[in-house]
Amino acid sequence: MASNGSDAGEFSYSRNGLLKALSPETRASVIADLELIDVPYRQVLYRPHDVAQYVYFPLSGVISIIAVTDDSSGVEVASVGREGMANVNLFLGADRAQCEAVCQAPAKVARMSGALLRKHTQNGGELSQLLLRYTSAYIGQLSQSVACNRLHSLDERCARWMLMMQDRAGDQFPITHEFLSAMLGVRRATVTVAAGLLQKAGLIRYTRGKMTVLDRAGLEQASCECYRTVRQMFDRLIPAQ
Amino acid sequence: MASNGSDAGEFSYSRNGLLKALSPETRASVIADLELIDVPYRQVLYRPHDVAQYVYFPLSGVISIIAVTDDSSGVEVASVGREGMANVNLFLGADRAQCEAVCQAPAKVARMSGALLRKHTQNGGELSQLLLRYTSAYIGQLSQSVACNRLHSLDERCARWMLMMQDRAGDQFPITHEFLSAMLGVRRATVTVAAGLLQKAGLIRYTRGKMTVLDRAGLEQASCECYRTVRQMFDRLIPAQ
DNA sequence: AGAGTTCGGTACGCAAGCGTACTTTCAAAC
DNA sequence: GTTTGAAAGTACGCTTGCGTACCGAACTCT
Repeated sequence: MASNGSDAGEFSYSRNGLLKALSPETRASVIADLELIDVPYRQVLYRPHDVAQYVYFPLSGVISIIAVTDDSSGVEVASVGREGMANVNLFLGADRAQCEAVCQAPAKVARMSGALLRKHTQNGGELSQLLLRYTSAYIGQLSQSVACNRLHSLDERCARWMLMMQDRAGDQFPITHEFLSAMLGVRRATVTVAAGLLQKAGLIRYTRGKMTVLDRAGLEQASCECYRTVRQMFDRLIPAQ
Repeated sequence: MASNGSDAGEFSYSRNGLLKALSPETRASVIADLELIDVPYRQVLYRPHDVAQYVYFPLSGVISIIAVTDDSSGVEVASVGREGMANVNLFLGADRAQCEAVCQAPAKVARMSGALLRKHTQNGGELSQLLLRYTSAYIGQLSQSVACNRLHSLDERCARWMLMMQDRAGDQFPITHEFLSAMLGVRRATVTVAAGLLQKAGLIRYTRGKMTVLDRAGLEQASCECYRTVRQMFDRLIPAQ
């Protein structure tokens, strides 16, 4: 609706849904302590057991949060885009990262150190309230993923993944079958079959790591309920952007 | 180690790890606003979309947190015992429950209403810090479960489940194959096979809904890494009880 | 004591996805 | 222009778990 050309000068931190939801005063104070960085495709922001240093507010692009198991396979447990923040655990007072965070689509990200974040959130306050609510939504996303990974077919989960990426990265984004298989926790060859079906159905198109979403409505049909469920929960908890 | 006979008079709220971790002053103030209830096996504390009313600190017993899908099947996403608190989302400011909470082993539970909880946690403070750290551990548990449900065999997950129950409910607890299958997100008949193997191996014994753990070390062998991983994370985040 | 219900064991054909491996196709590097 | 490597397609036998179904044993209620 309304254009936000007005804040183009200060680099539009408000493209991040959380920063946007703040009152102008709080936002200004928070923005003053943010640092803007470019994160290229596949860059790792942090790994399990790393000392937690920053929280990350994406202005564009996508960060995947991945649980890594002993045998070094892993599964995406959540993804974070403009709507959210990565490294929730730092906000919650943990000193170490539990998961791995990887850039899934080239991103502009505003980051804040733990020390500065504490300055803004100790004694409660607006930012604190907001991040607590985001944490609640993040927990919802995780809970849904537990059920999804157990109950839903790869075809459905694959469609869901495409929708989540499209929401955050647009109609086109980089992803190879190999990488996607690591996100979904299945073999590369299994992804090839599932993605092949979606392509045959005309819902997506891909070549050599370039994915294009063609038919969003079709994907929503093909996806499990989890996409809608999580989406609605976010819309309720982090209101109107 | 130390007996806590000293507070037997006030009903030993300190059996809950979170309450115990508080300073004596804060604890006294918190306890004053707690209400003690008995929760029988299989009682539902709350369902998805219910208005969130209470947080629950178990003094004994186990509460299972279950994600329910549209087709009304569900999967346990986490469990809460003496070490924790159920309904984290209320603390985080959400007004509705996302998951279902069911009593898995008869429990004594101290509950606190959302309004009173806010009184104790607004403007930060000791309880707030502690619950934030617990939230972090809870998120770790969820993340691990996402990976576990995707990557590990039923046999491993079944052993893990027994260990988690034993930690919280002791060597003996009620559980039918039917109910267990709902927790693990598989068929009842599949559970019968997996549990049968564990019994044949002498690790557990069961009849008609009464489960007994016989060989803890053996179960740890049979379980996936997830048990140990989650356990260690809790011990680090909610220190020494 | 008898009837009904719950719990657990078992079976059989089927589908999804795994492990492994071979092949083709395309793009970038030299 | 050729070489090299990455991406994607395909195949085959195998394992896990599903859907459905039937059965006996044990407990409960009357």
